[in-house]
Amino acid sequence: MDVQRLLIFREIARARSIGGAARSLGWTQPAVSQHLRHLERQAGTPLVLRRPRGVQLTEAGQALLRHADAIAARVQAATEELEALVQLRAGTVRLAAFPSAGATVVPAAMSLLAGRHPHLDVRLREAEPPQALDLLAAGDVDVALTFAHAGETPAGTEEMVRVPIGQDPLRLVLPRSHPCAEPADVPLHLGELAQEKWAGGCERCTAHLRQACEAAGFAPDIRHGTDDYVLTQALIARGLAVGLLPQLALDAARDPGVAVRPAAGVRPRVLYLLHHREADQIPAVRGALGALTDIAARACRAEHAAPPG
Amino acid sequence: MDVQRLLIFREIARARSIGGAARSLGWTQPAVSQHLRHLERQAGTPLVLRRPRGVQLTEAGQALLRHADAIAARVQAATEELEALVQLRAGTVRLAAFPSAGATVVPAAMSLLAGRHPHLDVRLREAEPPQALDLLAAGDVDVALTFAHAGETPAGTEEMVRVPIGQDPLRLVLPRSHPCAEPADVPLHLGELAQEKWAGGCERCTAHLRQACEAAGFAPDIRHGTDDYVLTQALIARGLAVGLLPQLALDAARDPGVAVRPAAGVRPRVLYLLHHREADQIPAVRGALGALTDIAARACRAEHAAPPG
DNA sequence: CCATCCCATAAGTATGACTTGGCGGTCAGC
DNA sequence: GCTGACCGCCAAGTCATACTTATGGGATGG
Repeated sequence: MDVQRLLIFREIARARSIGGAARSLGWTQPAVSQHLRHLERQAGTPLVLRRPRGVQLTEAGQALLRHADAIAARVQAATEELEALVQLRAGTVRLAAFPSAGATVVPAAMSLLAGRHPHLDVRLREAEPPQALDLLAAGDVDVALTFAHAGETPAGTEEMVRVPIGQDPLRLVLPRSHPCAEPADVPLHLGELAQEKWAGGCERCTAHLRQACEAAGFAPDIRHGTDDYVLTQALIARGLAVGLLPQLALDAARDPGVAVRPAAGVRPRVLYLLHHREADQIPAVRGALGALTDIAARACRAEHAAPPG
Repeated sequence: MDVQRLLIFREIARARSIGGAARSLGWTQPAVSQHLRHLERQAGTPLVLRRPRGVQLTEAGQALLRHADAIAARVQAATEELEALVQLRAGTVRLAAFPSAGATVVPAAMSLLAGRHPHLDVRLREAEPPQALDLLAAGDVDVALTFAHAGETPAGTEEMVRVPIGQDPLRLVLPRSHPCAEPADVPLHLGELAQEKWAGGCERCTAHLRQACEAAGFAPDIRHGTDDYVLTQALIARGLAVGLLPQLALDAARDPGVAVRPAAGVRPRVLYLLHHREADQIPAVRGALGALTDIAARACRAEHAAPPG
């Protein structure tokens, strides 16, 4: 059964005449007449009686009209629902972010997004980059915020789009009482901490630390390993270690007992947004990507503005 | 929104791939691909993500699928309902019949029809031919069983089809004790009852009676007028009048106190089925017409068989 | 690394959808 | 009783569009 014709039939029933329906539809009378004929042939029974002043529905026509009305209502509902999704008056976007971003950039972006589109349902899931990638591949999230240390080949299949949105410099974190704790603005070479005990971060961060130290000519004595940046700072504050932490982790939570200095010669890690190649055409995803890049750009400007200020 | 494409999209969702949907539909892959493209363009958002192993529905796609499922269900229901109407497993047919037929031919036809199509809803409304015509014109009944006396121009607009289905001879009805009551099989001339008091039937029947008597050379003394053939016979049985009644009225109810003789020179009235020109294409109507003509034919055969028997 | 399985694109064809033009029938009003 | 208005059907022509064929690119898996 041709559903399009059903809606034409509905117009015939409304106008109570074939010519009237044609006028409503902006067609000529024979066009509508032919549609009706096809419909009746398929139905196997007349749907209307042709009478001098127009048409009158038969029992079958009345039955069909009820269904046509229901179908038209559904089509209308579908149109409205899609419209809402396109205009971001509805919809969901699911984000995955690594912990330190989840505590800083992402909430800011979500807040911005909520202001722009109050009815958008934004959901955050914390995940380290490898797991975030899995979530993305499985379709469990729409956008993943990940990072890659300098020198690492950024993960992600060819299926995905990788959008760099900013850099996150790494800082050397020491106990306040440490001889190298000052001056805070002057970069410190890793090598000066060659004899210290170290605290590493997540697996990839620890690997990166090892690699950076190697480049500086020593093998670090890594005693602790945790991706909890609060715990890491607590260890450092008590003089149990030193560490190399990303600025974002320090922004998220700063232990008053630690001192921070730029790490000379250590290139910042790069933040990436990952999504399916076509996903940025989805309104909700596009909105989320926009908010995230806006927040990242804002942070970037602040960073650039900071040194002069 | 093109509804047909919605059902194609439904197939894509079911197959979880465009090519798979194409195979299900017996088409080539680009055909389905193009439909999806059009649908997405109209929707203003991607409905699926193209992934290496097939496609994955976006939020908008999932929403649309729900509506598409509902629409498909409605289409299915409509198809089934029409099918039932065509096969006479459902449906209604509304009849109008004049009283004496309503008590004889029509019940027989309805019984026959009920045997053939037990689920058909047949409704009878009693109406004299003029009113039956109005009902038919107003669309309140589908078939009208009417009659025309010989010489009358059968009523009905050009819009209608008139199907003669049989004749109903008129009989002279007398009190049993009347000198002319015998012999029952021999036709009696109206003129022999010129001096009697008469009982007329309905308006048109009374007019016909007057006309028939005029043709026989006298003006009848019509004392009573009722379309109730039971009442008329009661009057006659008590010797209060004589009458000219159609055979059908006598078949419907025969007062034991009356005698009946063929009326010489009075041509029978003709029974007609009336319906809209296209109405006989409607299965329920076609069924009813069939049953009515079958019964009429059967009655006709019985009549022809009677004289020899 | 090649074979396979997805899908997209481009161009060609053919079905069928809508228009034009013409006709018959019914009804209302002069 | 005839004429004009309305409503519908039919036939033929044109054009849109819905498919096909052919081709190519990206991802996956032996």
